[in-house]
Amino acid sequence: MEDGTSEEPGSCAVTDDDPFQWDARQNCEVRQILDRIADKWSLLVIALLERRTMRFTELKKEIDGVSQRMLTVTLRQLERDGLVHRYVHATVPPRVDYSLTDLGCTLHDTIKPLVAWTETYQEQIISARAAYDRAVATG
Amino acid sequence: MEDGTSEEPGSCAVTDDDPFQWDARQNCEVRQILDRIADKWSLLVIALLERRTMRFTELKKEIDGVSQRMLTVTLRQLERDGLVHRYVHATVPPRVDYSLTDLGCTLHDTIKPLVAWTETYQEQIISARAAYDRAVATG
DNA sequence: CGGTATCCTGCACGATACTG
DNA sequence: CAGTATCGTGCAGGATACCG
Repeated sequence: MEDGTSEEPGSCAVTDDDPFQWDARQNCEVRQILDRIADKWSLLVIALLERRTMRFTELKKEIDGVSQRMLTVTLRQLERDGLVHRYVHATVPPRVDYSLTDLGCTLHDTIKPLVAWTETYQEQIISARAAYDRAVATG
Repeated sequence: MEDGTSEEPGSCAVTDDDPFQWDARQNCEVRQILDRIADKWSLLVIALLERRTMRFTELKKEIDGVSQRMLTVTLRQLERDGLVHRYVHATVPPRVDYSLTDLGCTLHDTIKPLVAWTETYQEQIISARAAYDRAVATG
């Protein structure tokens, strides 16, 4: 496995007088977890699994563009973090079902507003970009 | 500038009968925006600027670990997306102030619960990882 | 079917040097 | 001070091949 799994026990004690002290530290647990959430595929997997249990191949087909390798890696990370449950049926050919854990569900609920925000303001962002690009082009 | 600025007008029309149709598409605006949010430094910059206007050097000092280049790139992206405002004082030596736009503020408000979630469940995630690693080691 | 193991490549990013 | 421009490189991640 290539994944360095760099862990360094949380060097982030968070002096709690400031709720955003987290931002300045590296190897902060919060940052590690946000990185997972930030991951290109994780969100998609979580969103899909929130609806129903899915098999590996179903996920792969649904998340068009993901390589088999990256889907595997993503699912392993999510499983390791306790966000996704993996059930291997003892059949042949093998069948593996993935589903969200309770923790994964709470995360999904937390993410929903973020997706909603994005949908609400995407037009605004697009026009902001256009305006910026125009300004730059003009000089 | 190295940044490809790959734009492709939103090939994501989002058939709205399914709020999570967004997940399957690439070059979806939602995904592009999430990628920005997901960015390693963007969140930190937004969190810092939500508190007060800051100068370039202040940000650089505060976000320990960021290179000058990456801070510049990050700020430019955020400015282009209309999340951050950049004000250049006509003085010498130059002085540049960064602050959140209204849009940036709404984004920060939306992100807060996510950070809170992370802080709430980080212990649970850490122990989930430990359990997973133990299981793997055991075989 | 649901993975691993291996190789290879692009580009994200750091380091460094220069500038208005 | 607040950037740009240029070069070098590590590693994330795709492509491919093989396996229980």
